[in-house]
Amino acid sequence: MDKSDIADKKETGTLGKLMVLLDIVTHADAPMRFTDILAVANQPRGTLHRQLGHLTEEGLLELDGDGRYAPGLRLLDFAARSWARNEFRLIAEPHLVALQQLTGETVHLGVLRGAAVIYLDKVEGRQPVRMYSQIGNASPVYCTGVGKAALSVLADERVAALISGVSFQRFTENTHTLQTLLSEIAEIRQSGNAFDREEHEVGIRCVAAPVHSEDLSFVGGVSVTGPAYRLTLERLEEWAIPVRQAAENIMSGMRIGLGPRR
Amino acid sequence: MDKSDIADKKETGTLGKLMVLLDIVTHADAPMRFTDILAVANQPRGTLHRQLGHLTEEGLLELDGDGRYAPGLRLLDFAARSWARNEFRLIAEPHLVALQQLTGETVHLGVLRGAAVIYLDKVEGRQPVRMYSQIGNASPVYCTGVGKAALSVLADERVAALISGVSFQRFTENTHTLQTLLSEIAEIRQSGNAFDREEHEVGIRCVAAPVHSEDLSFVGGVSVTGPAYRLTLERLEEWAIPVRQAAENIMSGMRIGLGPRR
DNA sequence: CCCGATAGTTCCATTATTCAGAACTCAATT
DNA sequence: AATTGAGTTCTGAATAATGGAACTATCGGG
Repeated sequence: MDKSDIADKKETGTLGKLMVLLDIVTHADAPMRFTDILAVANQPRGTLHRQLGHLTEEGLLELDGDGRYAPGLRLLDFAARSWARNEFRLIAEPHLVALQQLTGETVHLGVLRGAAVIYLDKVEGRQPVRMYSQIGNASPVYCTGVGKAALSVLADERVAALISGVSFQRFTENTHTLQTLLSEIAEIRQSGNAFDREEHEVGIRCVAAPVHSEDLSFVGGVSVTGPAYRLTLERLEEWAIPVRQAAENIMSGMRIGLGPRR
Repeated sequence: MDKSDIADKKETGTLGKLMVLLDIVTHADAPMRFTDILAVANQPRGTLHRQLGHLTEEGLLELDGDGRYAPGLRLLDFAARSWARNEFRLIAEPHLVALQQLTGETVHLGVLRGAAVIYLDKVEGRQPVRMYSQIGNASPVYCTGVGKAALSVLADERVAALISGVSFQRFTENTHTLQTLLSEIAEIRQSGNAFDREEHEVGIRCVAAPVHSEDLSFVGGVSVTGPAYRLTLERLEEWAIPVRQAAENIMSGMRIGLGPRR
Protein backbone atom coordinates (compact mmCIF):
# COMPACT_ATOMS: atom_id res chain seq x y z
CA MET A 1 0.00 0.00 0.00
CA ASP A 2 3.01 2.27 -0.29
CA LYS A 3 4.15 1.37 -3.75
CA SER A 4 2.45 4.49 -5.10
CA ASP A 5 3.08 7.96 -3.65
CA ILE A 6 5.76 9.17 -6.02
CA ALA A 7 6.50 6.54 -8.57
CA ASP A 8 3.21 5.91 -10.28
CA LYS A 9 4.93 4.92 -13.49
CA LYS A 10 3.58 1.62 -14.64
CA GLU A 11 4.18 0.31 -18.09
CA THR A 12 1.45 0.83 -20.57
CA GLY A 13 3.34 -0.59 -23.49
CA THR A 14 2.25 0.48 -26.91
CA LEU A 15 -0.48 2.73 -25.60
CA GLY A 16 1.93 4.71 -23.50
CA LYS A 17 4.11 5.50 -26.47
CA LEU A 18 1.16 6.60 -28.51
CA MET A 19 -0.05 8.83 -25.71
CA VAL A 20 3.29 10.56 -25.61
CA LEU A 21 2.81 11.41 -29.25
CA LEU A 22 -0.70 12.66 -28.63
CA ASP A 23 0.65 14.81 -25.86
CA ILE A 24 3.31 16.25 -28.09
CA VAL A 25 0.86 17.19 -30.79
CA THR A 26 -1.86 18.50 -28.52
CA HIS A 27 0.58 20.54 -26.45
CA ALA A 28 2.16 22.20 -29.44
CA ASP A 29 0.66 25.53 -30.31
CA ALA A 30 0.44 24.82 -34.00
CA PRO A 31 0.05 21.74 -36.18
CA MET A 32 3.34 19.87 -36.50
CA ARG A 33 5.02 18.41 -39.53
CA PHE A 34 6.36 14.88 -39.48
CA THR A 35 9.90 16.10 -39.00
CA ASP A 36 8.95 18.36 -36.11
CA ILE A 37 7.52 15.43 -34.27
CA LEU A 38 10.45 13.26 -35.22
CA ALA A 39 12.75 15.75 -33.55
CA VAL A 40 11.04 15.58 -30.16
CA ALA A 41 9.60 12.07 -30.09
CA ASN A 42 12.35 9.65 -29.44
CA GLN A 43 11.47 7.27 -32.23
CA PRO A 44 12.99 6.08 -35.46
CA ARG A 45 11.38 7.45 -38.57
CA GLY A 46 9.68 4.29 -39.72
CA THR A 47 8.22 3.61 -36.31
CA LEU A 48 6.98 7.12 -35.86
CA HIS A 49 5.41 7.06 -39.24
CA ARG A 50 3.34 4.01 -38.45
CA GLN A 51 2.36 5.31 -35.04
CA LEU A 52 1.15 8.61 -36.43
CA GLY A 53 -0.67 6.69 -39.11
CA HIS A 54 -2.57 4.69 -36.53
CA LEU A 55 -3.44 7.74 -34.47
CA THR A 56 -4.67 9.50 -37.57
CA GLU A 57 -6.63 6.48 -38.69
CA GLU A 58 -8.43 6.49 -35.37
CA GLY A 59 -9.24 10.19 -35.59
CA LEU A 60 -7.11 11.10 -32.61
CA LEU A 61 -4.90 13.16 -34.87
CA GLU A 62 -5.67 14.87 -38.12
CA LEU A 63 -3.40 15.28 -41.07
CA ASP A 64 -4.08 18.36 -43.14
CA GLY A 65 -3.27 18.88 -46.77
CA ASP A 66 0.19 20.19 -45.97
CA GLY A 67 1.22 17.10 -44.10
CA ARG A 68 0.82 18.69 -40.70
CA TYR A 69 -0.63 16.85 -37.76
CA ALA A 70 -3.19 18.48 -35.48
CA PRO A 71 -5.32 17.14 -32.63
CA GLY A 72 -8.22 15.15 -34.01
CA LEU A 73 -11.90 15.71 -33.58
CA ARG A 74 -12.49 12.33 -32.07
CA LEU A 75 -10.94 13.76 -28.94
CA LEU A 76 -13.84 16.20 -28.73
CA ASP A 77 -16.33 13.45 -29.07
CA PHE A 78 -14.78 11.46 -26.26
CA ALA A 79 -14.46 14.48 -24.05
CA ALA A 80 -18.02 15.63 -24.54
CA ARG A 81 -19.18 12.40 -23.02
CA SER A 82 -16.57 12.34 -20.33
CA TRP A 83 -17.69 15.75 -19.26
CA ALA A 84 -21.41 15.44 -19.62
CA ARG A 85 -21.51 12.46 -17.34
CA ASN A 86 -18.91 13.33 -14.79
CA GLU A 87 -20.48 12.46 -11.49
CA PHE A 88 -18.82 15.17 -9.47
CA ARG A 89 -19.60 17.85 -11.97
CA LEU A 90 -23.25 16.89 -12.08
CA ILE A 91 -23.52 17.05 -8.33
CA ALA A 92 -21.70 20.36 -8.13
CA GLU A 93 -23.44 22.14 -10.95
CA PRO A 94 -26.42 23.66 -9.13
CA HIS A 95 -24.20 24.90 -6.34
CA LEU A 96 -21.85 26.52 -8.82
CA VAL A 97 -24.73 28.31 -10.48
CA ALA A 98 -26.00 29.52 -7.12
CA LEU A 99 -22.58 30.83 -6.21
CA GLN A 100 -22.25 32.56 -9.55
CA GLN A 101 -25.58 34.29 -9.07
CA LEU A 102 -24.70 35.39 -5.58
CA THR A 103 -21.33 36.85 -6.52
CA GLY A 104 -21.83 37.80 -10.13
CA GLU A 105 -18.32 36.58 -10.88
CA THR A 106 -17.04 33.52 -12.70
CA VAL A 107 -17.17 30.30 -10.71
CA HIS A 108 -14.89 27.33 -11.34
CA LEU A 109 -14.87 23.73 -10.25
CA GLY A 110 -11.48 22.04 -10.52
CA VAL A 111 -9.98 18.73 -9.60
CA LEU A 112 -6.46 17.75 -8.69
CA ARG A 113 -4.68 15.50 -11.16
CA GLY A 114 -1.15 14.82 -10.13
CA ALA A 115 0.47 18.22 -9.77
CA ALA A 116 -2.04 20.00 -11.97
CA VAL A 117 -5.56 21.25 -11.63
CA ILE A 118 -8.03 20.36 -14.33
CA TYR A 119 -11.07 22.56 -14.57
CA LEU A 120 -14.23 20.53 -14.67
CA ASP A 121 -16.75 23.29 -14.95
CA LYS A 122 -17.09 27.00 -15.25
CA VAL A 123 -20.12 29.20 -14.76
CA GLU A 124 -19.88 32.69 -16.12
CA GLY A 125 -21.99 35.74 -15.72
CA ARG A 126 -23.67 37.70 -18.43
CA GLN A 127 -20.87 37.61 -20.97
CA PRO A 128 -22.74 36.15 -23.90
CA VAL A 129 -19.87 34.41 -25.57
CA ARG A 130 -16.96 32.13 -24.84
CA MET A 131 -17.49 28.86 -23.15
CA TYR A 132 -15.22 25.86 -22.85
CA SER A 133 -12.37 28.32 -22.69
CA GLN A 134 -11.14 26.91 -19.46
CA ILE A 135 -12.71 23.52 -19.10
CA GLY A 136 -10.33 20.66 -19.43
CA ASN A 137 -7.33 22.92 -19.15
CA ALA A 138 -4.61 21.81 -16.83
CA SER A 139 -3.09 24.56 -14.71
CA PRO A 140 -0.23 24.41 -12.22
CA VAL A 141 -1.36 23.61 -8.73
CA TYR A 142 0.79 26.15 -6.90
CA CYS A 143 -0.68 29.32 -8.35
CA THR A 144 -4.39 28.73 -8.53
CA GLY A 145 -6.89 29.08 -5.74
CA VAL A 146 -8.44 25.75 -6.54
CA GLY A 147 -5.05 24.06 -6.60
CA LYS A 148 -3.99 25.38 -3.25
CA ALA A 149 -7.36 24.58 -1.71
CA ALA A 150 -7.05 21.04 -2.99
CA LEU A 151 -3.56 20.60 -1.62
CA SER A 152 -4.71 21.73 1.79
CA VAL A 153 -6.80 18.60 2.32
CA LEU A 154 -3.90 16.25 1.66
CA ALA A 155 -1.44 15.05 4.26
CA ASP A 156 1.93 16.77 4.29
CA GLU A 157 3.82 13.87 2.76
CA ARG A 158 1.32 13.61 -0.02
CA VAL A 159 1.70 17.33 -0.77
CA ALA A 160 5.46 17.03 -0.65
CA ALA A 161 5.40 14.09 -3.03
CA LEU A 162 3.14 15.89 -5.48
CA ILE A 163 5.10 19.10 -5.68
CA SER A 164 8.51 17.48 -5.53
CA GLY A 165 8.70 17.27 -9.28
CA VAL A 166 7.25 20.70 -9.93
CA SER A 167 9.32 23.65 -10.99
CA PHE A 168 7.88 26.86 -9.65
CA GLN A 169 7.60 29.13 -12.62
CA ARG A 170 7.35 32.78 -11.68
CA PHE A 171 4.26 34.08 -13.45
CA THR A 172 3.88 37.29 -11.47
CA GLU A 173 5.49 39.06 -8.52
CA ASN A 174 3.21 37.19 -6.16
CA THR A 175 3.73 33.69 -7.50
CA HIS A 176 4.51 31.24 -4.73
CA THR A 177 7.81 29.55 -4.11
CA LEU A 178 7.98 26.17 -2.45
CA GLN A 179 8.34 27.80 0.98
CA THR A 180 5.55 30.33 0.74
CA LEU A 181 3.29 27.69 -0.76
CA LEU A 182 3.75 25.37 2.18
CA SER A 183 3.07 28.11 4.67
CA GLU A 184 -0.03 29.20 2.81
CA ILE A 185 -1.28 25.64 2.82
CA ALA A 186 -0.99 25.66 6.59
CA GLU A 187 -3.09 28.83 6.68
CA ILE A 188 -5.68 27.35 4.37
CA ARG A 189 -6.07 24.39 6.69
CA GLN A 190 -6.92 26.87 9.43
CA SER A 191 -9.21 29.21 7.61
CA GLY A 192 -10.77 26.87 5.08
CA ASN A 193 -10.12 29.27 2.22
CA ALA A 194 -7.43 29.67 -0.37
CA PHE A 195 -6.80 32.95 -2.14
CA ASP A 196 -5.11 33.78 -5.37
CA ARG A 197 -3.80 37.31 -5.08
CA GLU A 198 -2.62 37.83 -8.62
CA GLU A 199 -0.25 34.91 -8.34
CA HIS A 200 -0.93 33.48 -11.75
CA GLU A 201 -1.93 36.50 -13.73
CA VAL A 202 -1.69 40.16 -12.88
CA GLY A 203 -5.12 41.65 -12.38
CA ILE A 204 -6.85 38.37 -11.56
CA ARG A 205 -7.81 37.34 -8.07
CA CYS A 206 -9.81 34.50 -6.64
CA VAL A 207 -11.16 32.90 -3.48
CA ALA A 208 -11.44 29.14 -3.31
CA ALA A 209 -12.42 26.40 -0.91
CA PRO A 210 -11.57 22.71 -0.98
CA VAL A 211 -14.03 20.06 -2.11
CA HIS A 212 -13.22 16.42 -1.59
CA SER A 213 -14.83 13.06 -1.19
CA GLU A 214 -14.48 11.28 2.10
CA ASP A 215 -11.96 8.79 0.80
CA LEU A 216 -10.03 11.49 -1.08
CA SER A 217 -10.68 9.82 -4.40
CA PHE A 218 -11.85 13.25 -5.47
CA VAL A 219 -9.75 16.20 -4.36
CA GLY A 220 -10.52 19.58 -5.85
CA GLY A 221 -12.05 22.93 -5.14
CA VAL A 222 -14.52 25.64 -6.02
CA SER A 223 -13.51 29.19 -6.69
CA VAL A 224 -14.83 32.62 -7.53
CA THR A 225 -12.55 34.47 -9.90
CA GLY A 226 -12.55 37.99 -11.21
CA PRO A 227 -10.60 41.10 -12.05
CA ALA A 228 -8.73 42.74 -9.22
CA TYR A 229 -10.60 46.02 -9.55
CA ARG A 230 -13.85 44.29 -8.70
CA LEU A 231 -12.42 41.67 -6.36
CA THR A 232 -10.84 43.94 -3.81
CA LEU A 233 -9.19 42.27 -0.87
CA GLU A 234 -12.21 43.07 1.29
CA ARG A 235 -14.48 41.57 -1.31
CA LEU A 236 -12.44 38.40 -1.30
CA GLU A 237 -12.83 38.11 2.45
CA GLU A 238 -16.54 38.73 2.17
CA TRP A 239 -17.00 35.95 -0.36
CA ALA A 240 -14.85 33.49 1.48
CA ILE A 241 -17.88 32.42 3.46
CA PRO A 242 -20.29 31.68 0.59
CA VAL A 243 -17.51 29.91 -1.26
CA ARG A 244 -16.88 27.70 1.74
CA GLN A 245 -20.60 27.16 2.03
CA ALA A 246 -20.86 26.10 -1.62
CA ALA A 247 -18.00 23.67 -1.08
CA GLU A 248 -19.83 22.24 1.92
CA ASN A 249 -23.01 21.86 -0.07
CA ILE A 250 -21.23 20.07 -2.88
CA MET A 251 -19.60 17.72 -0.42
CA SER A 252 -22.85 16.82 1.24
CA GLY A 253 -24.31 16.27 -2.22
CA MET A 254 -21.46 13.88 -2.88
CA ARG A 255 -22.16 11.96 0.27
CA ILE A 256 -25.73 11.45 -0.78
CA GLY A 257 -25.05 10.95 -4.44
CA LEU A 258 -22.14 8.61 -4.01
CA GLY A 259 -23.05 7.36 -0.60
CA PRO A 260 -25.05 4.15 -0.94
CA ARG A 261 -22.06 2.12 -2.08
CA ARG A 262 -18.71 0.92 -0.88
CA MET B 1 -7.42 6.34 -55.59
CA ASP B 2 -10.57 4.32 -55.18
CA LYS B 3 -9.59 2.14 -52.30
CA SER B 4 -11.45 4.42 -49.93
CA ASP B 5 -15.06 5.50 -50.47
CA ILE B 6 -16.87 2.91 -48.41
CA ALA B 7 -14.30 0.65 -46.84
CA ASP B 8 -12.17 3.02 -44.81
CA LYS B 9 -11.29 0.26 -42.39
CA LYS B 10 -7.55 0.09 -42.06
CA GLU B 11 -5.88 -1.85 -39.34
CA THR B 12 -4.79 0.11 -36.36
CA GLY B 13 -3.66 -2.90 -34.40
CA THR B 14 -3.53 -2.55 -30.68
CA LEU B 15 -4.73 1.02 -30.71
CA GLY B 16 -7.89 0.13 -32.56
CA LYS B 17 -8.87 -2.44 -29.99
CA LEU B 18 -8.28 -0.02 -27.16
CA MET B 19 -10.36 2.62 -28.90
CA VAL B 20 -13.25 0.22 -29.14
CA LEU B 21 -13.09 -0.13 -25.39
CA LEU B 22 -12.95 3.62 -24.90
CA ASP B 23 -15.97 3.92 -27.13
CA ILE B 24 -17.85 1.36 -25.14
CA VAL B 25 -17.20 3.07 -21.85
CA THR B 26 -17.74 6.62 -23.07
CA HIS B 27 -20.97 5.71 -24.85
CA ALA B 28 -22.48 3.94 -21.88
CA ASP B 29 -24.71 6.10 -19.76
CA ALA B 30 -23.22 5.00 -16.50
CA PRO B 31 -19.89 3.68 -15.31
CA MET B 32 -19.44 0.01 -16.19
CA ARG B 33 -18.15 -2.86 -14.15
CA PHE B 34 -15.54 -5.21 -15.50
CA THR B 35 -18.12 -7.85 -16.28
CA ASP B 36 -20.36 -5.41 -18.12
CA ILE B 37 -17.53 -4.53 -20.43
CA LEU B 38 -16.55 -8.15 -20.78
CA ALA B 39 -20.03 -8.90 -22.05
CA VAL B 40 -19.89 -6.43 -24.92
CA ALA B 41 -16.20 -6.25 -25.74
CA ASN B 42 -15.24 -9.33 -27.64
CA GLN B 43 -12.19 -10.11 -25.58
CA PRO B 44 -11.04 -12.84 -23.25
CA ARG B 45 -11.00 -11.89 -19.60
CA GLY B 46 -7.26 -11.74 -19.18
CA THR B 47 -6.78 -9.59 -22.23
CA LEU B 48 -9.57 -7.23 -21.32
CA HIS B 49 -8.22 -6.84 -17.87
CA ARG B 50 -4.83 -5.76 -19.08
CA GLN B 51 -6.30 -3.44 -21.70
CA LEU B 52 -8.50 -1.68 -19.18
CA GLY B 53 -5.52 -1.49 -16.88
CA HIS B 54 -3.50 0.31 -19.50
CA LEU B 55 -6.29 2.72 -20.36
CA THR B 56 -6.77 3.49 -16.70
CA GLU B 57 -3.07 3.91 -16.15
CA GLU B 58 -3.03 6.52 -18.89
CA GLY B 59 -5.98 8.39 -17.44
CA LEU B 60 -8.23 7.67 -20.38
CA LEU B 61 -10.50 5.71 -18.09
CA GLU B 62 -11.06 6.02 -14.40
CA LEU B 63 -11.75 3.25 -11.96
CA ASP B 64 -13.83 4.26 -8.99
CA GLY B 65 -13.89 2.65 -5.59
CA ASP B 66 -16.58 0.21 -6.64
CA GLY B 67 -14.61 -1.21 -9.51
CA ARG B 68 -16.55 0.67 -12.14
CA TYR B 69 -14.92 2.24 -15.14
CA ALA B 70 -15.82 5.75 -16.28
CA PRO B 71 -14.34 8.06 -18.91
CA GLY B 72 -11.15 9.61 -17.63
CA LEU B 73 -10.28 13.23 -17.14
CA ARG B 74 -7.31 13.08 -19.43
CA LEU B 75 -9.80 13.08 -22.25
CA LEU B 76 -10.88 16.55 -21.20
CA ASP B 77 -7.36 17.76 -21.18
CA PHE B 78 -6.75 16.52 -24.69
CA ALA B 79 -9.99 17.90 -25.96
CA ALA B 80 -9.52 21.33 -24.48
CA ARG B 81 -6.47 21.73 -26.65
CA SER B 82 -7.99 20.13 -29.66
CA TRP B 83 -10.80 22.61 -29.47
CA ALA B 84 -8.98 25.74 -28.49
CA ARG B 85 -6.67 25.51 -31.44
CA ASN B 86 -8.94 24.15 -34.10
CA GLU B 87 -8.16 26.21 -37.15
CA PHE B 88 -11.63 26.19 -38.63
CA ARG B 89 -13.26 27.09 -35.39
CA LEU B 90 -10.92 30.01 -34.85
CA ILE B 91 -11.65 31.36 -38.28
CA ALA B 92 -15.38 30.90 -37.90
CA GLU B 93 -15.75 32.28 -34.42
CA PRO B 94 -16.25 35.98 -35.12
CA HIS B 95 -18.77 35.20 -37.83
CA LEU B 96 -20.68 32.95 -35.49
CA VAL B 97 -20.83 35.66 -32.89
CA ALA B 98 -22.04 38.17 -35.46
CA LEU B 99 -24.74 35.80 -36.61
CA GLN B 100 -25.81 35.17 -33.05
CA GLN B 101 -26.11 38.87 -32.40
CA LEU B 102 -28.10 39.45 -35.53
CA THR B 103 -30.59 36.68 -34.88
CA GLY B 104 -30.58 36.43 -31.12
CA GLU B 105 -30.76 32.66 -31.44
CA THR B 106 -28.20 29.95 -30.83
CA VAL B 107 -25.62 29.52 -33.57
CA HIS B 108 -23.75 26.29 -34.23
CA LEU B 109 -20.73 25.33 -36.28
CA GLY B 110 -20.54 21.65 -37.12
CA VAL B 111 -18.34 19.43 -39.20
CA LEU B 112 -19.04 16.21 -41.00
CA ARG B 113 -17.27 13.15 -39.64
CA GLY B 114 -18.26 10.02 -41.45
CA ALA B 115 -22.03 9.85 -41.17
CA ALA B 116 -22.21 12.08 -38.13
CA VAL B 117 -21.99 15.76 -37.42
CA ILE B 118 -19.71 16.90 -34.66
CA TYR B 119 -20.42 20.31 -33.23
CA LEU B 120 -17.30 22.42 -33.10
CA ASP B 121 -18.73 25.55 -31.60
CA LYS B 122 -21.86 27.04 -30.22
CA VAL B 123 -22.69 30.64 -29.50
CA GLU B 124 -25.65 31.25 -27.29
CA GLY B 125 -27.61 34.30 -26.41
CA ARG B 126 -28.19 35.71 -22.99
CA GLN B 127 -28.74 32.43 -21.19
CA PRO B 128 -26.17 32.78 -18.48
CA VAL B 129 -25.48 29.13 -17.89
CA ARG B 130 -24.73 25.94 -19.73
CA MET B 131 -21.91 25.73 -22.17
CA TYR B 132 -20.18 22.76 -23.69
CA SER B 133 -23.57 21.14 -23.75
CA GLN B 134 -23.37 20.46 -27.41
CA ILE B 135 -19.76 20.82 -28.41
CA GLY B 136 -18.08 17.60 -29.34
CA ASN B 137 -21.38 15.78 -29.53
CA ALA B 138 -21.94 13.63 -32.55
CA SER B 139 -25.40 13.81 -34.08
CA PRO B 140 -26.86 11.89 -37.02
CA VAL B 141 -26.32 13.63 -40.32
CA TYR B 142 -29.80 13.09 -41.72
CA CYS B 143 -31.79 15.08 -39.22
CA THR B 144 -29.74 18.15 -38.48
CA GLY B 145 -29.57 21.28 -40.55
CA VAL B 146 -25.80 21.32 -40.42
CA GLY B 147 -25.64 17.69 -41.48
CA LYS B 148 -27.87 18.14 -44.47
CA ALA B 149 -26.09 21.30 -45.50
CA ALA B 150 -22.79 19.47 -45.35
CA LEU B 151 -24.05 16.57 -47.42
CA SER B 152 -25.22 18.95 -50.10
CA VAL B 153 -21.70 19.90 -51.07
CA LEU B 154 -20.62 16.32 -51.66
CA ALA B 155 -20.99 14.42 -54.90
CA ASP B 156 -23.89 11.99 -55.11
CA GLU B 157 -21.74 8.89 -54.84
CA ARG B 158 -20.02 10.27 -51.80
CA VAL B 159 -23.37 10.98 -50.15
CA ALA B 160 -24.62 7.53 -51.05
CA ALA B 161 -21.51 5.92 -49.61
CA LEU B 162 -21.78 7.87 -46.37
CA ILE B 163 -25.41 7.16 -45.67
CA SER B 164 -25.35 3.59 -46.91
CA GLY B 165 -24.53 2.29 -43.47
CA VAL B 166 -26.94 4.57 -41.65
CA SER B 167 -30.21 3.40 -40.20
CA PHE B 168 -32.77 6.16 -40.31
CA GLN B 169 -34.15 6.35 -36.82
CA ARG B 170 -37.49 8.11 -36.65
CA PHE B 171 -37.10 10.82 -34.03
CA THR B 172 -40.20 12.84 -34.95
CA GLU B 173 -42.96 12.84 -37.54
CA ASN B 174 -40.80 14.89 -39.84
CA THR B 175 -37.61 12.86 -39.65
CA HIS B 176 -36.25 12.09 -43.07
CA THR B 177 -36.17 8.73 -44.77
CA LEU B 178 -33.53 7.90 -47.31
CA GLN B 179 -35.76 9.10 -50.14
CA THR B 180 -36.86 12.40 -48.67
CA LEU B 181 -33.32 13.10 -47.58
CA LEU B 182 -31.97 12.71 -51.08
CA SER B 183 -34.61 14.97 -52.53
CA GLU B 184 -34.00 17.59 -49.89
CA ILE B 185 -30.31 17.49 -50.64
CA ALA B 186 -31.11 18.32 -54.24
CA GLU B 187 -33.14 21.31 -53.05
CA ILE B 188 -30.35 22.47 -50.78
CA ARG B 189 -27.97 22.46 -53.71
CA GLN B 190 -30.35 24.86 -55.46
CA SER B 191 -31.18 27.20 -52.63
CA GLY B 192 -28.01 27.07 -50.62
CA ASN B 193 -29.90 26.51 -47.38
CA ALA B 194 -30.85 23.49 -45.35
CA PHE B 195 -33.72 23.55 -42.90
CA ASP B 196 -34.56 21.42 -39.94
CA ARG B 197 -38.30 21.53 -39.49
CA GLU B 198 -38.59 19.64 -36.24
CA GLU B 199 -36.96 16.61 -37.77
CA HIS B 200 -34.78 15.75 -34.81
CA GLU B 201 -36.74 17.12 -31.92
CA VAL B 202 -40.28 18.40 -31.75
CA GLY B 203 -40.35 22.13 -31.16
CA ILE B 204 -36.85 22.78 -32.49
CA ARG B 205 -36.18 24.29 -35.90
CA CYS B 206 -33.10 25.51 -37.64
CA VAL B 207 -31.68 27.06 -40.80
CA ALA B 208 -28.24 26.07 -41.96
CA ALA B 209 -25.83 26.70 -44.78
CA PRO B 210 -22.85 24.65 -45.89
CA VAL B 211 -19.28 25.63 -45.11
CA HIS B 212 -16.43 23.81 -46.76
CA SER B 213 -12.84 24.22 -47.76
CA GLU B 214 -11.99 24.22 -51.44
CA ASP B 215 -10.53 20.75 -51.38
CA LEU B 216 -13.38 19.41 -49.23
CA SER B 217 -11.01 18.48 -46.43
CA PHE B 218 -13.43 20.41 -44.26
CA VAL B 219 -17.13 19.84 -44.87
CA GLY B 220 -19.56 21.26 -42.39
CA GLY B 221 -22.10 23.96 -41.83
CA VAL B 222 -23.35 26.88 -39.77
CA SER B 223 -26.83 26.99 -38.35
CA VAL B 224 -29.22 29.11 -36.38
CA THR B 225 -31.38 27.04 -34.06
CA GLY B 226 -34.27 27.86 -31.86
CA PRO B 227 -37.70 26.95 -30.55
CA ALA B 228 -40.44 26.64 -33.15
CA TYR B 229 -42.56 29.35 -31.57
CA ARG B 230 -39.87 31.92 -32.25
CA LEU B 231 -38.51 30.37 -35.42
CA THR B 232 -41.64 30.48 -37.49
CA LEU B 233 -41.35 29.25 -41.03
CA GLU B 234 -41.26 32.85 -42.29
CA ARG B 235 -38.53 33.64 -39.83
CA LEU B 236 -36.50 30.71 -41.10
CA GLU B 237 -36.76 32.05 -44.64
CA GLU B 238 -35.78 35.48 -43.49
CA TRP B 239 -32.65 34.24 -41.79
CA ALA B 240 -31.65 31.99 -44.63
CA ILE B 241 -29.81 34.89 -46.20
CA PRO B 242 -27.67 35.98 -43.24
CA VAL B 243 -26.86 32.35 -42.52
CA ARG B 244 -25.67 31.90 -46.08
CA GLN B 245 -23.76 35.12 -45.78
CA ALA B 246 -22.04 33.95 -42.60
CA ALA B 247 -21.11 30.72 -44.33
CA GLU B 248 -19.63 32.71 -47.19
CA ASN B 249 -17.64 34.87 -44.81
CA ILE B 250 -16.26 31.87 -43.02
CA MET B 251 -15.26 30.29 -46.30
CA SER B 252 -13.44 33.36 -47.50
CA GLY B 253 -11.74 33.51 -44.12
CA MET B 254 -10.62 29.96 -44.68
CA ARG B 255 -9.21 30.80 -48.06
CA ILE B 256 -7.12 33.54 -46.52
CA GLY B 257 -6.28 31.71 -43.34
CA LEU B 258 -5.43 28.45 -44.97
CA GLY B 259 -4.64 29.77 -48.39
CA PRO B 260 -0.92 30.42 -48.67
CA ARG B 261 -0.03 26.75 -48.65
CA ARG B 262 -0.52 23.65 -50.70
C1' DC C 1 -18.42 -22.24 9.24
C1' DC C 2 -18.37 -24.00 4.95
C1' DC C 3 -20.07 -24.22 0.27
C1' DG C 4 -20.80 -22.61 -4.19
C1' DA C 5 -21.26 -18.62 -6.87
C1' DT C 6 -19.85 -14.56 -8.90
C1' DA C 7 -16.20 -11.07 -9.79
C1' DG C 8 -11.77 -9.88 -10.56
C1' DT C 9 -6.64 -10.91 -10.96
C1' DT C 10 -2.31 -13.19 -12.21
C1' DC C 11 0.51 -16.39 -14.95
C1' DC C 12 2.89 -17.95 -18.98
C1' DA C 13 3.81 -20.30 -23.32
C1' DT C 14 2.27 -18.94 -27.94
C1' DT C 15 1.46 -15.66 -31.47
C1' DA C 16 0.93 -11.44 -33.58
C1' DT C 17 2.47 -6.55 -33.55
C1' DT C 18 5.59 -3.45 -33.22
C1' DC C 19 10.32 -2.09 -33.96
C1' DA C 20 14.46 -0.10 -36.19
C1' DG C 21 17.06 0.67 -39.74
C1' DA C 22 17.85 0.87 -44.37
C1' DA C 23 16.33 1.38 -48.91
C1' DC C 24 13.30 3.88 -51.65
C1' DT C 25 10.27 7.67 -53.77
C1' DC C 26 9.15 12.30 -54.58
C1' DA C 27 9.78 17.19 -54.97
C1' DA C 28 12.09 21.14 -54.45
C1' DT C 29 16.87 23.51 -55.05
C1' DT C 30 21.15 24.53 -57.08
C1' DA D 1 21.43 16.59 -63.80
C1' DA D 2 22.86 16.23 -59.13
C1' DT D 3 21.82 17.17 -54.33
C1' DT D 4 19.32 17.75 -50.40
C1' DG D 5 15.32 17.31 -47.45
C1' DA D 6 10.91 15.18 -46.42
C1' DG D 7 8.18 11.41 -46.26
C1' DT D 8 7.07 6.40 -47.19
C1' DT D 9 7.70 1.40 -47.56
C1' DC D 10 9.95 -2.90 -46.55
C1' DT D 11 12.05 -6.60 -43.74
C1' DG D 12 13.90 -9.87 -40.31
C1' DA D 13 14.43 -9.40 -35.43
C1' DA D 14 12.70 -7.96 -30.98
C1' DT D 15 8.92 -7.20 -28.08
C1' DA D 16 4.52 -6.79 -26.45
C1' DA D 17 -0.18 -8.57 -26.76
C1' DT D 18 -2.86 -12.67 -26.54
C1' DG D 19 -5.94 -16.13 -24.45
C1' DG D 20 -6.64 -19.94 -21.77
C1' DA D 21 -6.40 -21.59 -17.32
C1' DA D 22 -5.34 -21.41 -12.62
C1' DC D 23 -5.76 -18.49 -8.74
C1' DT D 24 -7.80 -15.30 -5.17
C1' DA D 25 -11.36 -12.50 -3.21
C1' DT D 26 -15.90 -11.44 -1.86
C1' DC D 27 -20.58 -12.46 -1.11
C1' DG D 28 -25.01 -14.91 0.19
C1' DG D 29 -26.99 -18.60 1.85
C1' DG D 30 -27.55 -23.19 4.17
